[in-house]
Amino acid sequence: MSLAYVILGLLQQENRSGYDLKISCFNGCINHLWTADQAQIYKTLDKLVAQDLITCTLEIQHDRPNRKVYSITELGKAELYQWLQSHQPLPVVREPLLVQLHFAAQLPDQTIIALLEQELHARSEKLRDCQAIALSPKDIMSSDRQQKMHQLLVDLVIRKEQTYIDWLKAALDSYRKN
Amino acid sequence: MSLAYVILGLLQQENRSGYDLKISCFNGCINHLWTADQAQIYKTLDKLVAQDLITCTLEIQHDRPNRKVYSITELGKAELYQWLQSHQPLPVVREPLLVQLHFAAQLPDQTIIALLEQELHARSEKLRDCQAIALSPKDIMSSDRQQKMHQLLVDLVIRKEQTYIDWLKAALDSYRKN
DNA sequence: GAGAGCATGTAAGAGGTTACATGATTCC
DNA sequence: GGAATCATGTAACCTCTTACATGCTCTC
Repeated sequence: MSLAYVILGLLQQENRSGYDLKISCFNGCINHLWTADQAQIYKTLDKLVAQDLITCTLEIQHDRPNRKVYSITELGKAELYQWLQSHQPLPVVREPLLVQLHFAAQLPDQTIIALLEQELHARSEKLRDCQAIALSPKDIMSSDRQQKMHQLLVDLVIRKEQTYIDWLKAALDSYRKN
Repeated sequence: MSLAYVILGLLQQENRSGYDLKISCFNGCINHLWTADQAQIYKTLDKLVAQDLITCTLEIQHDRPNRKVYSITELGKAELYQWLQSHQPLPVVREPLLVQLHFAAQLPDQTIIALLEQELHARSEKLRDCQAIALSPKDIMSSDRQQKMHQLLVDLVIRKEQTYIDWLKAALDSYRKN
């Protein structure tokens, strides 16, 4: 379960509450690497506490609801560093569009073209989002190494979208010629 | 749930049992589009019967276990064709490697290089598998349209792997230079 | 007064994986 | 005798999503 390691990684940077994780991490940059919703974050935090990988401190607040602030333990750090160096199996990718195209092969060209066009539109939007991230101002707090890695990761995501878009355009061309 | 539609698509080609689906479909070409294990196939078949999208006929065999052969209903076909034309949201991709790299940024170069090399190895193997499929003999039974689509889909998968590999090599270069 | 922000959580369900169970036949 | 093939299924579990519930404060 990689989400557990994402959370360990985030807590190793800084102590945080479940709410912090959701709002300041999983709504930001990390969300492009690993999406997680609130329900699952809270559940995973409980699990990590049970495994002694993190600890929880209740922070009493008077004008706001109390917070449960989590910090990583030595055991948690060891677990994290070990995972960071272990080779993970290639993720399984399931793309509804490819299934649709496979079975739509015998349907009229117009159907196939419509599917491809819709996908092209969605992917183009996503590419614009990624390019916006690439150009967004850099976090002054982060190290050179961190910034270099960030650039590298954004570059991959952009390359992937660009490849998909190129393919969609080529596919559209070949169906429009008929 | 796209698996239901994959099964509808396969049953629309030909009547099949759960076992047929697992062995002759989800171990073959379809597996590259949508993996599914046996337990889930049986569960989904039950669900589709309950929804009147497919029907089941028991085929008595004497030297072998009986088979439950499923066929698609008119309702099922209607449901399938509608789905085939509907735009599906972009799938969420979660890549452990990218999370690892993100948090490994402050670790020694050697760690990062090792991760990239392992991934490069795995991706290169996958690319070879895909290229083998592209070159494998064509199914004489399938139509020209079907073959064209097949080529297009294989082409996408190859392009995606190639993009990933190019990126891995560039990333490796930039870390090895230090 | 309405809505947004802060902060926690539960419940229910969809989708997917792993492992186990059964029992006949065929092949080495 | 042991393994593979045929053919069905169940049980337990993991991951993730959606929706709901609570209750206080601050701003418009």
